[in-house]
Parts: sequence; C-alpha cells; structure tokens
Amino acid sequence: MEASSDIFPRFTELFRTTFGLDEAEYTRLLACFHRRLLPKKAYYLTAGDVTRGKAYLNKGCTRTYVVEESGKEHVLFFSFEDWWVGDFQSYHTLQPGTQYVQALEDCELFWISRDDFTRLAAEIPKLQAWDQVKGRKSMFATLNRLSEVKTMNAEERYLNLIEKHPAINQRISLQDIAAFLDIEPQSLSRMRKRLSER
Amino acid sequence: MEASSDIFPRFTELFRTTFGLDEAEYTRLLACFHRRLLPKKAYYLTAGDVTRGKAYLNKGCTRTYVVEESGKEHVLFFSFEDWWVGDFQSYHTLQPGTQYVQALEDCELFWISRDDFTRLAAEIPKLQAWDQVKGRKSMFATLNRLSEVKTMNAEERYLNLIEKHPAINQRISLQDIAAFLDIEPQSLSRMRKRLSER
DNA sequence: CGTCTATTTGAATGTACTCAAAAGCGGTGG
DNA sequence: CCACCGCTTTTGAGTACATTCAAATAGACG
Repeated sequence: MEASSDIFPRFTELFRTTFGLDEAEYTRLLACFHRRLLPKKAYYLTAGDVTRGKAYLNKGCTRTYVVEESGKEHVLFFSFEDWWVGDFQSYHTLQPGTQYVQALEDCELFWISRDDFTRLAAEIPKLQAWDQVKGRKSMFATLNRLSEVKTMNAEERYLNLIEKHPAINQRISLQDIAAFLDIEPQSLSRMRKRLSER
Repeated sequence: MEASSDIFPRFTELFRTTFGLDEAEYTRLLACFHRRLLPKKAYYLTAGDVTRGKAYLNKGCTRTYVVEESGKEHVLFFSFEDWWVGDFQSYHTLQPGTQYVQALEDCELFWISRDDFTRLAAEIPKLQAWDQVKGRKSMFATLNRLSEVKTMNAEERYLNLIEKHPAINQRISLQDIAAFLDIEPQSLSRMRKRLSER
C-alpha cells in the first residue's frame, strides 16, 4: 500500500504520531498492508476459516457473530472505523475459527498477513509492544462484556449500547441490535416503544 | 518460598518439566513466591482492591464474581488447583478492580508480586513468553465464555459445566452454581429435579 | 409502481421470577 | 447423644415478561 495520508488520517496518526514510528519504519509497515474493499453484506470471515492476517477497518462497520445449532445468530460485537477485525483465536492458533465477520456497510480494510506482521513485529519492538497492549485491552473489553452480559438485562444493555454509540440506530438495523442483545427483533421493537413513552 | 517439590508437584512440573527452567532459574523463581493460606470464605481480592501480584492456586477452589447494584452476585468463573487467580485488568492497569475472589474451600496459594514477576520475566525470556501465551489462552477462554453465555440457555450451560467438571456438585454449592448460571437457586433446584426425572 | 424485506403490533404461551414456607443438613453446646 | 440453631435446598402458588405464531404496516430498492 502506498503512503497518502490524506485518505487514512487515523491510520497514519496511529502509527506515526501516537505510536512514534519513524519515516522509514512507517514506510516499511505500510508496504505490507493491502487495501481491501468489502461491499455491504459481504463476509470478511466465516466460521471454519483460518484467519490469515489482521485488518484495520478504515471505513464502514461490521458485525462479528456466532451461530447456534438452531441457526440463531448472536452478535458478539460491532466494529467501526479505527478498529481491528479478525478472529483472535484463529489468528493465534491457526485453527479454523467460529466467528463470522460481515460488513454492515461498504467497508474499506487495510489488511496485513500474519507472517508479515510477525516479521515486522520482530524487527520493530514498538510494534510488538503495541500488539501486546492491544491484546490486553481487548482482553479487558471482553471480560467487561462478559460481566455486562451476566449482570445486566436486555434493556440495561441497550441503554448502555446507545450511551456508548449514540448514533448506533442510524447505522445498525434493529435485527442486528436485537442479535447483539440476544433478544427477538419484536422484543426490541416493543422495548423501544416502551422507552419512548417515558 | 523454599524448594520441596513434594508438596507442590504440579507447580514444580509446570516450571521445570513443561516449561523447561533450569535449576538456577527455578530456584530464583521460587524464592520470589510466598505461600499463603486462605481459609474457606475468606477473600483473596475484593472490588476496589488493586491487584499487587498473581497467585498460583495449589489447593482448594475459589469463585470470582462481580456484584450488580441490586446486590445480586454473578460468578464469572470458578478456579481450581493449578490455576492462576487475580484480577487481570487491575493487575495490568494498577487501577482498583471490580472482581471479588473468594475461597470456597481452605486454599493454599503461591503468591508473587507484580514487581518481582516483571523483573523475573525480563531476566528469563521463557517466563515472558509463557506469560504471553497464558494471557492469550485466557483471552480465548473469556471469548468462548462470552459466546457460551450468549448462545446457550441456563440448562445447556449447566450440562456443559458438569461435562467439564464432573465433580462440581461435590465441591460447589447450589447457590454458587446458580450464580454462575445467572439464575435463582430455586430455578437450579427445579432444573436438577427435571433433569433427574429423565 | 411493485416487490421484497424490515419493523411494528396483537394474542396466546411458556418459563423463570418473586414471595413464602417447609424440609434437610451440619455444627454447637448442653 | 440429643436438641437446637442457622443455613441450604426443595417445593408451592401466583406473576411478569420475553417468546412464538401470525398478520399488518412501513420502507427500501429496482
């Protein structure tokens, strides 16, 4: 991928400013990334795939979900601009994953292979450190999600979601939000009506 | 702590055999651990504590739980022999934690301070690597737990728990298992009756 | 404008919940 | 050894709320 910081300012800032890579390191890093477009409804990953790399989400949003035997879908989380997407477990174990990652809007991804990233990380200690910190933060987030799912009911989790992502209703459909809350679309529709009546 | 592999064979095996530390490294490591007894019902951690180290659970079992505003307790997981206990987030951020870790039986812990572990890990690369792998595995486990909580109902999760820990009913009380499943003790009692009638 | 999908609304059902009480169990002290 | 106490588990009855099945309405897209 070629340098042209105009079209991905956040990505540039992440590695240059926030993260402190010098010009040479950044150029080398950038050369390993590949731009990939994912149209709405297309899959970045499906269950059974082995994750071959990691992807920076520059534009658009995705849902990461798992499917129970009955066929019901459960959204683990949504991802938006400036997030990294992929199946963490499959990435590290090289085993087939269990997650689906689907574009909910037309997406632009910057993709880097596992091998390239591993090599770069070995050469650039800052990158290694960043990856570890990112892994840890992701762990905190997941543990907090587990707490949340266990301690809060669907309505509390809905209000929580809206608080964190005020524009969520403009970008994510009712049924996807319902699949995130693990309730039926009808129940979410009724919940919204109930909440708006206050 | 002094070397006497008889009383903690799994711990010794973990670092010597499985992990491959040499005599000198192991002795140095062991010197940093402190034996700590935790009587039944005592707390290793409570919400608000900053986790100052990590602890290897040599004997006994614990519950790690969070409390919702109403006062209801939700067990995130149980820990048994050969597990490490602590509040992962608090350990890394040095912020007050949100979890309670309570002994469900008389416990024996081998405790090491964050500072000692950090220093040792810097000196012994294998230890560093092991810690990272452990962190990753713990991440997989948490993500799988999140999936499980979202896709399975209380009965499925109960059967799952029994499958993984067949002796759980001998060691953990009905109310603690109910708090793990996020249902009322009455409901678990009825569920057991229903299951035994088949 | 018409078709297809998403959302809303209605009615009946089921399951876990709450409140309440009884039964079981373990430990302590007389 | 037995009686009592506290705590855990079981059982009962009524209630609340999300679900299911079903249909109507609204919105999106060609």
